[in-house]
Amino acid sequence: MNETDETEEEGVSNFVRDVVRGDFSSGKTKSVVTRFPPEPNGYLHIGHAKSICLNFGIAAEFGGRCHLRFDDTNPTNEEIEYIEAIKKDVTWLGFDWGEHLYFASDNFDKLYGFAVNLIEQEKAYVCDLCPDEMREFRGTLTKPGKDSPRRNSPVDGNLDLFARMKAGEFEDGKYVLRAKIDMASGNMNMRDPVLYRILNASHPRTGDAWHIYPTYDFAHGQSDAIEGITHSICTLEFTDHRPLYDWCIENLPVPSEPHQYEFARLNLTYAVLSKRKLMQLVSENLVNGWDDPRMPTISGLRRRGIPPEAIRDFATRIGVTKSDSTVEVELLNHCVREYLNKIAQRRLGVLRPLKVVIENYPEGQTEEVGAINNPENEASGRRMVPFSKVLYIEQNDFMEDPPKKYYRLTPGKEVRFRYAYFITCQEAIKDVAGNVIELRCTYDPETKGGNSPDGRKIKGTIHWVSAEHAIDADINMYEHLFDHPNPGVEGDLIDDINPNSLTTLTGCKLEPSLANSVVGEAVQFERNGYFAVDPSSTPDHLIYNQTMAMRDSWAKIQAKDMSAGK
RNA sequence: UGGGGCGUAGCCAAGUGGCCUAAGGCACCGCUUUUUGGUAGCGGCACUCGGAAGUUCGAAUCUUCCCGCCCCAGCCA
Repeated sequence: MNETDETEEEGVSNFVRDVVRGDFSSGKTKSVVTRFPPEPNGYLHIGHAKSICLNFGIAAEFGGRCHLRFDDTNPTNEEIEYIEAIKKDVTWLGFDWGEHLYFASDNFDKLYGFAVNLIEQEKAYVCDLCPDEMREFRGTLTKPGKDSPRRNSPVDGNLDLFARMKAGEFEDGKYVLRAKIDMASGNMNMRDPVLYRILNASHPRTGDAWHIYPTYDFAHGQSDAIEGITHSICTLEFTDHRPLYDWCIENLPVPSEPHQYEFARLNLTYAVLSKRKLMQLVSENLVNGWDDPRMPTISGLRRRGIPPEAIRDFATRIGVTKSDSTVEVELLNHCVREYLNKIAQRRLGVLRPLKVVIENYPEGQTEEVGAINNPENEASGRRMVPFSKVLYIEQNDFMEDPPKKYYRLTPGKEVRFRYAYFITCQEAIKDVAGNVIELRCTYDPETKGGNSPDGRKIKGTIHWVSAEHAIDADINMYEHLFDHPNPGVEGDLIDDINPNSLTTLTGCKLEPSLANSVVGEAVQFERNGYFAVDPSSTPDHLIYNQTMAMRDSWAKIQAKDMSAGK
């Protein structure tokens, strides 16, 4: 990241930054330590990216550090596959946890000791209420709960039972360790929350060593304390857990005193950002895996060709507050286009080919025309592109009966073939069904390079590819996965899936220089958008994903004319 | 109806009693430049800060009441 970027980011204020700055100036903090704590039960999505950028960003800005900690306290839905995927995603986003990779499971012994300590203080007890009874005893939002019959059982018995829970003497759910706090609290989390439960399950990291596992509430704050986290930043739904977080820290001999701060999670229009729903899309094969380019997962965005720089920029632009918000995808799109415009190499590629024959161009002749690689960056230079008698242009760059203000190819009209010549359409050849299948055109040899010596102005410039030299590719074109801005609000999520979210174009024609493209590298097909080679692509069978279309004001004009009654 | 959080333009979001007759970005609408109908540039887009009272010389910022939205009754995180 360069200096400009840093200043820009520092210019964006947010309340978490203010808190940290305040803690520094008051002397409360000497150094800042944050952490990104995913549970390895799924893939990371752009909402996680917001948290990652915040946590690593705060640490970097104040000269501290940020840990990557896996919150692996529930072995029933956690897998090594997810751990590896998450590490890859965080790294790809551009962040480095250095030596500080941790797992809540690293602390299982200490956590067990803390639990014993709490029992000894008579602040925790083993409870034998079954889930249904527990729910009943907990009371409701408006009615206080009732004490568990075992709430005041003696320390020795609790110690013994807890040890036997650990030893694996009981089946799942038989007993539970609860904190003794306040069954009448208005905050449900304080009504003697469960600290440990019996789970005779194999853990991805600790195997069969444990039969009891700490809950999030018991593991998180203590893990923070053990790691020396100063600012434990989480999302709003944990606000109600903060009193419990603080209660644990106050009542346990922990090595440090972390504090929890909450911010609003990200919501995006036309997308779904919950692991449960993303999991559903994957398991019901509604998409092609977690890294489907239509997915808002980090891996999906990566496969789509969206660069980490754009995601980071997006994260800083949306800000960090406590108010629930839904960001329009257009902002993400803007960040992607803005970045890609600066760095993407320009190429000529025809998505839906229409054959063009230049009648007065010599048979068998090929010439090279010079093309600019990136007008935003002089240093990226030029390349040569072959031009010949038979070419392909975009089907929608020709209209036999054009509307007003259409300045592409049309019978008798002259347009510029980018970097090549002025071309005039003489005739459109149709098949029996009346579809235009070929254009017969002529060129003006005086206009090589795309300018005429007589200075006549040409409004339309279109792109093309030489048929003889073109390479073929399949291109995946994407639309929003959902056609409703808030998928699932009006019923079943599945009903809001956009049936046109993926269209695969085959037989696309690309300029030959694209033959040796690298997976993931962003390219702009002029006038069409940004594209990236899919990981499944091979030299014999090129496959591109459309990352993002260009902004298209012509499409807008047309749409407006349409709705205006034509 | 218990507890907690939040309400500044279509969407994010600055702002923490006077330099606010309210930043910035996205979106949108014009115009200019342009061998990408892209980019870039220029201009427009909240007399008003959920509402109402009040405090004050002065309020989006303080007080009170009201309204609305979100979260919590997993041995998930």
